[in-house]
Amino acid sequence: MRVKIEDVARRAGVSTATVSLALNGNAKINAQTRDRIEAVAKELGYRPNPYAKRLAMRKSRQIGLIVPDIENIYYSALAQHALNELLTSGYALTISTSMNSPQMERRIVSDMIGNCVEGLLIAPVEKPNGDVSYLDRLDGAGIPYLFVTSRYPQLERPSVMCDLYAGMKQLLATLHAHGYRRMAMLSGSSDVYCFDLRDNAYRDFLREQGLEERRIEHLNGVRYDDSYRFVQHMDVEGVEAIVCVNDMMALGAINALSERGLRVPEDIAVAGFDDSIFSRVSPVALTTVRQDVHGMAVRAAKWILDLARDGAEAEESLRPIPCEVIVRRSTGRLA
Amino acid sequence: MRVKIEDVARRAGVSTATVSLALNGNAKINAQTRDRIEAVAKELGYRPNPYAKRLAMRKSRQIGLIVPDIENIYYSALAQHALNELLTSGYALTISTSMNSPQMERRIVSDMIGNCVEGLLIAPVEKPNGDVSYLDRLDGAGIPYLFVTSRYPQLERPSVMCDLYAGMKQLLATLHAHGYRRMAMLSGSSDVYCFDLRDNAYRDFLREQGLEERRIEHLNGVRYDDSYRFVQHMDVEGVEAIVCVNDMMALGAINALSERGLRVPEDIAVAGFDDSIFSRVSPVALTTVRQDVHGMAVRAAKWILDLARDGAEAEESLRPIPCEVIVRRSTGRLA
DNA sequence: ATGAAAGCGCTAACAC
DNA sequence: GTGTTAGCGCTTTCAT
Repeated sequence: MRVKIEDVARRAGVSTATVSLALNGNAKINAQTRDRIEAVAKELGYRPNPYAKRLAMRKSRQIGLIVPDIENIYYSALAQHALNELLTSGYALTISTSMNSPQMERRIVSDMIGNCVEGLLIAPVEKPNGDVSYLDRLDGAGIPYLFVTSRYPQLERPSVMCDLYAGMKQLLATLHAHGYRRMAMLSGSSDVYCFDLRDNAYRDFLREQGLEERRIEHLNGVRYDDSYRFVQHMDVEGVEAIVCVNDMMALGAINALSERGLRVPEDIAVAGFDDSIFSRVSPVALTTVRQDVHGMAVRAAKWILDLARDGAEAEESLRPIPCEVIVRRSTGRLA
Repeated sequence: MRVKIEDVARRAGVSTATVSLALNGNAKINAQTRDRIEAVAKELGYRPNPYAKRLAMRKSRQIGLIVPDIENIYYSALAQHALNELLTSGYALTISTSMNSPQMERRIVSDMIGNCVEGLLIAPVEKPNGDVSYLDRLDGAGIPYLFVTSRYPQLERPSVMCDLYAGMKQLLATLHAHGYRRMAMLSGSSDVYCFDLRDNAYRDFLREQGLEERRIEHLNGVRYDDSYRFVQHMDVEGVEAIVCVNDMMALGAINALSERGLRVPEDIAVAGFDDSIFSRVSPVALTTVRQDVHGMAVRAAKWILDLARDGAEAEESLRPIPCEVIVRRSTGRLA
């Protein structure tokens, strides 16, 4: 059995209470006593048992993070940055993946409650999710939680996310300024907040500019293959630009187009979203909309920590983080 | 305070011991009693406090996983598959990232010990790591651990990994069979096991075939930019093929080459490694060596579970998982 | 400033 | 089969 507080106490000639106080930096312990205790603790290689500690303190010092897909660079970057942010906080991050399944998310939320996380960050699934009542149990358990990257619109809950609507509008405005008029849109399922925002931006922009109404293509998935396969047979007659909701899809579009003998951007322009590594890896550098993933992660982590610690109130409205349009060659025909 | 075992016991008219036994499926509890207890537990929404449980059982039901970089799809896929494998095991996975830093890995190992993980999976850093003595503390703490994807050669420890040496040799043989002779190699730091294996395969192959000896290019990093920048100024005079230790680097090479006006595979062939999404996303589909990431994850997870549970012995020698060469267009000049 | 002792919520002998 | 009870290792009043 590993060394416990009692061993340290005995060796230092004090009580366990004193050891506990000293090691936790309580001010009322004599400096010399503390030093001695610390020395003994180090000498013995004492490490408090975290489970005993959590039990006694009735705190878990644990923050949860749920992402739909850890293999998606967008979410893994989010996780990495959150991890970094919590590094010095005394809190640990428990990462789970919902695999884009509402049922899975539900199960994970339940596990998180079971594990007594003190706060939870949720990046919602990218599928329609009608019944999110399971999230109420977090409130029931007194566990603060926040959405990141998106949210469930049926819930009046704060979310740390980028301004997807404005970002998409800026992108379209930029393309418009470059002379593009007939722009097709490849999106994900409707009734998914983070896609809906961009869909709305698209519709609004077309209307505001008096441009021809075009059907938004709602693909079932938003991965490379989904867009690649779609664009293989897509009717691109008269289309000057294809706008996608992420960079992977844009890549899928580019590769499918070039296999059809269409060159990007000479014959048709393509734009992505996120400014992920894929936008740089692309055969023709991708015009895209930068999401500040790092900023989101830091902001969400700080906020959930505040909530966990001080029980500070969740300010209802947080201004979304601005996006930035990055123009590269894939929309350069007329630039 | 949330409902505890005592509440269930009182409500069901039994003792806490009975509740505990019943809920943990102990056979000696009367079926009816068990049913009643389970009903009460559900009704009250009872969830055992995991920390009290772990403290009492002196078990954490926690497995650790350390990866160098969670934003690397190779490792995030590993994590996802391990997560899946543990889903029904009663164990949870704690994921940490060493950010390719030995010091960080050391710190994480220390944390893992502190958290009493019952087993640890370590994907080593991709940098030379001379002093890995901190891993001895795992033995000291009686925590079984295994390497995944690579290993530290100075430690006689089992590792679940693919047969990188054979994989690279097969790849070279395939290229050779396609008529390629003058093949350059872009690798990572030397003194990193998973790179050394491939470097050795390269050297051995050249020697065995009596081919001209070529210097292996040891890049500092193995990411897209590292290879992209290198290939921008690389001397490719007479080089028929560039072989990289991962797909990202191959992409970097391809894009740098095409900016130099060299076409792949017509002017020069490029091969990657891993068969990640990048090999398919590539402008010209990448010839690569498939690593069975799923297989590694499953195998490692099962094994570490065995070690954690039964304390089964770690069989010293596990046969490495075979790789598979995937031939695509990027080496198709002579195909 | 320090110690004694009562929990924290659960498990596991051991007794019946 | 079920109950009693003594821990698991730590924190935290409350005395002193």
